[in-house]
Amino acid sequence: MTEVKPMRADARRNYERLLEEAQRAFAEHGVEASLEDIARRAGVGIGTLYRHFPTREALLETLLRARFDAQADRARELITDPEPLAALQTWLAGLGDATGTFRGLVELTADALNDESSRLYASCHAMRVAGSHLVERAKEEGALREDVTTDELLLLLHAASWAGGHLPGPGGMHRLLALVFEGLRVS
Amino acid sequence: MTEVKPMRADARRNYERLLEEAQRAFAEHGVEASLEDIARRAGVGIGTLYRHFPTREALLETLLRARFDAQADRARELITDPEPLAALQTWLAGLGDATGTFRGLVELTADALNDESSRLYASCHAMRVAGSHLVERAKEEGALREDVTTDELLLLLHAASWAGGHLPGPGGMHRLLALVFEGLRVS
DNA sequence: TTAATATACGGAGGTAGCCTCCGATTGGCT
DNA sequence: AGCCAATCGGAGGCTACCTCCGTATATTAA
Repeated sequence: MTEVKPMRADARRNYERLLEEAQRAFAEHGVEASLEDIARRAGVGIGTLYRHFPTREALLETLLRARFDAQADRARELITDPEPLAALQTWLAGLGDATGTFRGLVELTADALNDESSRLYASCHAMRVAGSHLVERAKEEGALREDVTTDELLLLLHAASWAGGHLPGPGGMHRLLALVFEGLRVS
Repeated sequence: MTEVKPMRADARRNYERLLEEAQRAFAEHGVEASLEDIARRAGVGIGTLYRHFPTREALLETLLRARFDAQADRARELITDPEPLAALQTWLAGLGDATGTFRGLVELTADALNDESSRLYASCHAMRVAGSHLVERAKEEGALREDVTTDELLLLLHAASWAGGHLPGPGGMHRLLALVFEGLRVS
């Protein structure tokens, strides 16, 4: 079924060099980093880059999949936390940190969450499911409004992360996320 | 002091044609719309566009200034509203609707709010001040947390607007803004 | 009306990035 | 060693950005 021919040695070498340089470039210039530049630095022709990664999204998805899986694991750990609402907040904060690593990443993932045809959508599906269990538990414990959905919370998190990226100092996302969880009103 | 020589007739004509087409193009393609396309549709050379508006931001700023002023007026009206917190929320919602008119606009204005050297920063300063009076009043009435700043609220609003733009249907921004104001917890 | 001149126009041209296509190259197998 | 499928590389066509400067024209003065 899942027959995967091993890559030719030169192909595998180039594939890995490309991923290394892509990581560097995205971290430095954001998700809009020049693909030609990545190929150049990897010592590879632009055609080779496009053969391995037909789209920019494909390249990003390869870099990000491991992180999504890690977030899914994290959610599974937190499901036993004694404080369901705090656990949810902690998990969202971790996710927010992850989406803040490349400039522009948060836009990309927010879109991916609503586009089933996206490669990223599939690749973060497990994480989503694990997260929704955290949400359900918080509701069952009566700690979270019943009418809020997992998708809304994920989007709120993305919004906080986005906003944090448009604030001068660091920690903006955490502050905003806390505000949303604590509420704006005087209690 | 403020001597402004009247524009030559052809210059004024082109200036106005450019603004019309820019409005069309930004509404249709978002703030990244092609400037060459705008010039083409205005029946004007690209050099003419750049002479009147040295940067994309200058063009946008000219289109947006009137809106900022309108939002400032709106804030001054709402300052007498009997419900200070609701008035604040209403005002923010109106602002959110305005930033949703062009794709990409919300990123631009959010950045402008933190960059004093930006033309947009200056052009929305009056609006900002008027808004901060709404915030102060809500705090004085004991309806809003003391430790939230106007800038944070503006950023939260921008975040809600941003997120609304990444949701399939309409009305996303209002729903998210309401969530933030009502709080996530069960009360 | 015409001439003079400041003002404004237009688009060629250099840069850069996207993506495709196909002739040249090379790894791996016999 | 020799073959061939797998892989490579980059030229080339496209679009967009922005600058520069020779050309055209609105305005003013004679």
